[in-house]
Amino acid sequence: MSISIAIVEDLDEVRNGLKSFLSLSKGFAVLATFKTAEEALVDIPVLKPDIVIMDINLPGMNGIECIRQVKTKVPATQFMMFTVYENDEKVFEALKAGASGYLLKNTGLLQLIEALKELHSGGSPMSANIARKLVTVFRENEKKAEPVEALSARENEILLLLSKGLLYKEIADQLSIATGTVRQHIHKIYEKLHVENRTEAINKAFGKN
Amino acid sequence: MSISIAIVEDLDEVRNGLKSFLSLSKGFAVLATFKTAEEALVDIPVLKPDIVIMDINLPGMNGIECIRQVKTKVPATQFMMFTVYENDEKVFEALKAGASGYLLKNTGLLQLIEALKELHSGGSPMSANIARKLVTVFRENEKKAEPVEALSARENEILLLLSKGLLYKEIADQLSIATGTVRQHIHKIYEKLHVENRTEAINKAFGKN
DNA sequence: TGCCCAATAGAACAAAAGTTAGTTCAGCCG
DNA sequence: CGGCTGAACTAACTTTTGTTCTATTGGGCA
Repeated sequence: MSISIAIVEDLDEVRNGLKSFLSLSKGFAVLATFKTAEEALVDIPVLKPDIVIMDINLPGMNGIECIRQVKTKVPATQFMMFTVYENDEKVFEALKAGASGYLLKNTGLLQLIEALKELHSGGSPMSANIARKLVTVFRENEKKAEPVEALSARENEILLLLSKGLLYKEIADQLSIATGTVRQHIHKIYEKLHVENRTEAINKAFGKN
Repeated sequence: MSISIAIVEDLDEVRNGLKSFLSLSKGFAVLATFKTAEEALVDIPVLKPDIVIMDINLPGMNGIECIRQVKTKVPATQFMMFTVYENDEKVFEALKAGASGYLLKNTGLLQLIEALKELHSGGSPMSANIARKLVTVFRENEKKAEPVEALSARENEILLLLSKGLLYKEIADQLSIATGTVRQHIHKIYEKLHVENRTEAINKAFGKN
């Protein structure tokens, strides 16, 4: 059973080249090729290919928007970005829209073949430069769950409970201290973080915005 | 100028195999190999290799902890995980600790060579299955910045201001409406989200836990 | 046209959050 | 040792939040 492919790419040369190459490759069948997102939008939901190879820069609607709209109709189809765009915004938008693989156009055809197989078996093949961007944002997001330096252990403990939306009374019960004590701790937390209420403290400590 | 490598791997067969292969490969120089994290901890800060190939499962200290400790001393050195572990926790811990590449041990040696070159030039080569995990958590984190379906436009607007820690009065001023109206909107927001206070609403709407 | 809903407003009240003040205790420093 | 500091604790008091009601306006829809 071969992997069925659709290609969305406006440049004749690239589109035809890909089609020829994949058609000759064992295990692949090119179901259709499209010059524009609008055409793809109509046919892909009917064809339901295993994989769509998608360019970003297209006349009219771009490839990312195309994925966003088509993905809901064919959730099983995997989207492989194949583009020259390497800037953060485009990359992240594409992944958010539903692309699972992301190769730059300088990728060799043999590597493309490998990547398509990996994509089809549930992986997310991507160029190393693209993966690095993901790693970077991942580290950014993660470091926001660590205890805050300036606060004492007790204060961090209370801040954590506070961030879950517990009442002073509930925090007090959980720690077996008086609610007055909780108040005091929280007051000191606000002081140290230079904020004036619960929400600001949580934003400051756990990073959002 | 060839890429200098250190290898940390307890299995003799794998360690020696890697060393032999890389030594023969053009453009690579193996500076040292280690059987344990403890040994690596001492020598890597001195050797400052371009790349460390790191196993996770080691006797004594594991490879992730080793990276965490060494990374601060040699920030320029890149760490390539090379392991059989594929479970989310290990993968994410490793990346957080400072690994930039992550290959599974079923990766071919030629692909390893390619990956090391990519790592050295600033990329994050990783097995497709590993990259998929990253894409998945990325999507999770991203979807938390979108307006909440069930709420009206006005309610979302107010929820956003609320999440910044503004007082009712400040929200009212900013929107040029009465504070009573703000109360009313917020009350309806809580109702729709099935929560009872500001913090719970924010957590529910913007995702954290 | 009549009905429903979102947005607006106000007011009274209860509950929770935030402020201020003060105690105890443990560790540090000269 | 005595004095100082910071963490943990408590309570009285003020401000903000959240609840409950009631009411008006304008838009969309059957």
